[in-house]
Amino acid sequence: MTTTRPTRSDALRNRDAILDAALECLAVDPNASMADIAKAAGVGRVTVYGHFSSREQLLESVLVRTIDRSEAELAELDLEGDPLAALDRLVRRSWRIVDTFHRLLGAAEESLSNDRIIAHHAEPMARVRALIERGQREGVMRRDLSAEWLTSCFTALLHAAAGELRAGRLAEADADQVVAATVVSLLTARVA
Amino acid sequence: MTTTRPTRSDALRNRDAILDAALECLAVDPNASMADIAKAAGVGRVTVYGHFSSREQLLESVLVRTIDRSEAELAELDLEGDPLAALDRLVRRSWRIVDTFHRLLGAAEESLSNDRIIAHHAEPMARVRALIERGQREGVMRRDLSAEWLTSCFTALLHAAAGELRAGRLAEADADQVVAATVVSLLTARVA
DNA sequence: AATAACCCGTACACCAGTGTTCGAGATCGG
DNA sequence: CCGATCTCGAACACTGGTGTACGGGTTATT
Repeated sequence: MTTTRPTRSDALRNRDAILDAALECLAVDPNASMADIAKAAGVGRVTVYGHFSSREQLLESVLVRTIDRSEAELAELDLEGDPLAALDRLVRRSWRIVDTFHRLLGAAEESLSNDRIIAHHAEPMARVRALIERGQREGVMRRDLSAEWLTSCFTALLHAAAGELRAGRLAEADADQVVAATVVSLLTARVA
Repeated sequence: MTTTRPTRSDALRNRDAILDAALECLAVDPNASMADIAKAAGVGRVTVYGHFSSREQLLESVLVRTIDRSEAELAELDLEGDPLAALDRLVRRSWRIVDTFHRLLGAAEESLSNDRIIAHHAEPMARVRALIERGQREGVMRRDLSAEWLTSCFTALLHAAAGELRAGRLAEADADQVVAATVVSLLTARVA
């Protein structure tokens, strides 16, 4: 009884399938039920509760996994050097994941006690804002609007792009280029 | 029995109070319950059902009233002449109401059978898009991005402004100026 | 002042989602 | 192949929201 068997492989596979399904379902409909998620994962509803004790904990697990992935994705990103080039890299690399994370957060909204999640929501935004402030100081980004507001515009445009992509009004191939061009041009615009 | 009394005045007042409360509640929380709305209106829950046979119909009534108000607000607006000046006028006049309407729509989402609502959702967007296309033709607005995408950016920025205002990160006094400047500069930006 | 219209609270039936329990059966791992 | 682990469906209690019914009390209108 001192030694315990390792978790069975099919259980691990199911756990992953549930997380995948949850991510997909919640991105479409923030109120997707446990039954919906279970069905999408090809698993019985009870099995879901076998892996996650509650809806809230499932949400949290999905969020944590998404955070981990996004950190891995962004870790290697270099934000030094020319602020505009850095912004371009940042946008292209992060706009999709930022949007899915945002949608997940919207789904969680009324629960959310995990500090790590809250922290890792604010942190990337702070990074963007710092980059914008640097761009302003170095004179390559506009100063007539506050860095705070410009940061908000930044995210708004990312989400708009993701929405247009989902709606099929923006072609997959163009998306990166379009969103980057839009954001950069907004931040460098000179008032007439 | 042929002549019927006119609706009592207090009933009309209550009906209005309910619509006001619904608008306010749903703007904050799209899932606000009938009980929440009734309480906010200072009225019993049953009274609400006396005026609106179902939640869905209440939603619809709120939407219709909002549409009427926004039409009245925008009717006198002149979109002719210099496209940039017209855009500036349009933004300043409409961004608040566009946002509340959008939030109401989000609350309704799963119901919505009324054609008039759907129509009056698409129509203002079409007007914006037409204005942008004219601006592009006349050479005062950028052509490197599609009018469709720029329209989407337009709305995204309006909603961002409304959100920042709600969050207290944007001062009431600055808001009009900021959102107009942002939108206009994005649409007139020249690619480097 | 009379009366119809309205408000209110309580109570109820109903539905959908959550989370739990149970036992039978499938499946992985040693 | 044996056993522990996992899955599954059905059933259940519980919660919160919706919509309805009723009866006593209030208020506007005539």
